[in-house]
Amino acid sequence: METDEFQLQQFLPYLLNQAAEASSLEFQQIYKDRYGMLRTEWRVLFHLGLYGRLTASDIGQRARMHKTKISRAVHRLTERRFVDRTRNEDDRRVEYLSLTRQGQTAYDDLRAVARRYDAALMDALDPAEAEVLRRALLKLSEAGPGGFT
Amino acid sequence: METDEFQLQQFLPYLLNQAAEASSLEFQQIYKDRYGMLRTEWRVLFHLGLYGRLTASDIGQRARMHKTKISRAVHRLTERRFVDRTRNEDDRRVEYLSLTRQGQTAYDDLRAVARRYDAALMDALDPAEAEVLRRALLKLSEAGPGGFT
DNA sequence: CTGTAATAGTTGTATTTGTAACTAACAAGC
DNA sequence: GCTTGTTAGTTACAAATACAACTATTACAG
Repeated sequence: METDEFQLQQFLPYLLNQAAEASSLEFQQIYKDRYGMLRTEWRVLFHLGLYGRLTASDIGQRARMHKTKISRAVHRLTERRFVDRTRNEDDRRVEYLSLTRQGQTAYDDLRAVARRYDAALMDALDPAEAEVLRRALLKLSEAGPGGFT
Repeated sequence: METDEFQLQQFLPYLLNQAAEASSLEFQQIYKDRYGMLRTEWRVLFHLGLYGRLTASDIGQRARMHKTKISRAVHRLTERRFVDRTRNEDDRRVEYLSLTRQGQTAYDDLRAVARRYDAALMDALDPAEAEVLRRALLKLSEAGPGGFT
């Protein structure tokens, strides 16, 4: 039997995108409804919640997010008083970002939702499977296939 | 030891998005460079290549893509002579879509690239891991966690 | 038939994103 | 000091996306 046929459902980039989209949908709805946040803003919020004070570049590196995306996300988050910016007086190019009390509250709330959400997603998988999945996804996140472009 | 701390790299929607983005990047570059296609257009092309003649709605269902996205993708693909449209005379609302010779050639080329690309991605994983990964991703693609929103 | 609802697909407009160019501040060589 | 280069972050403009409203056609109830 020939398994030569190409299958879209077997093509990893496609599969990953489908799974990512499906699994993000309802969570996205929650942070949008509760706090009017976009995906980029949610990410910035979580990075600050998890790691404390960071600069925009720090977040860019950790989240692999372009600096313009971050700039705009931070702009909206400060506008809505979720984030504070303080300039570093030793190097006036950089700004430290941190959560306001309101930002912290939103983060605490959403982190709790995220935990439950993640658990619910994992329910579809058995534990061993889930473990392998995470490891594989981490590997794939690191870099592309190499040898391409 | 407490494992209560929330980890962004453990949160499935985040992880999936990171992996999806990283693993799509170079492939995206290829269909963009060679054929000037966007992601939506690539998807339509592949659906027609794989399943033959389909309507826009068919593609929408299979790819879980909104009809406006498809409408615009098809528009651009017909403009560039990758796709032909023929109206169904029995129900003049529907249009059948199929690949032109040029579309078929592009599909053949990109399918071959996709095979190699997928293989290269899989090289980062061992075979058992890869198998579990695909199964898990298929499950996750089906639906969200349920019980949310 | 005729009026109402449903379906296929398109178009308009507001948001969001990507890319490149920009400003401001620091660094380093001379 | 003064040029040249680099880094942090912002802004401008073009491209892409989402969402709602739209046209055209068919279905179906009475």
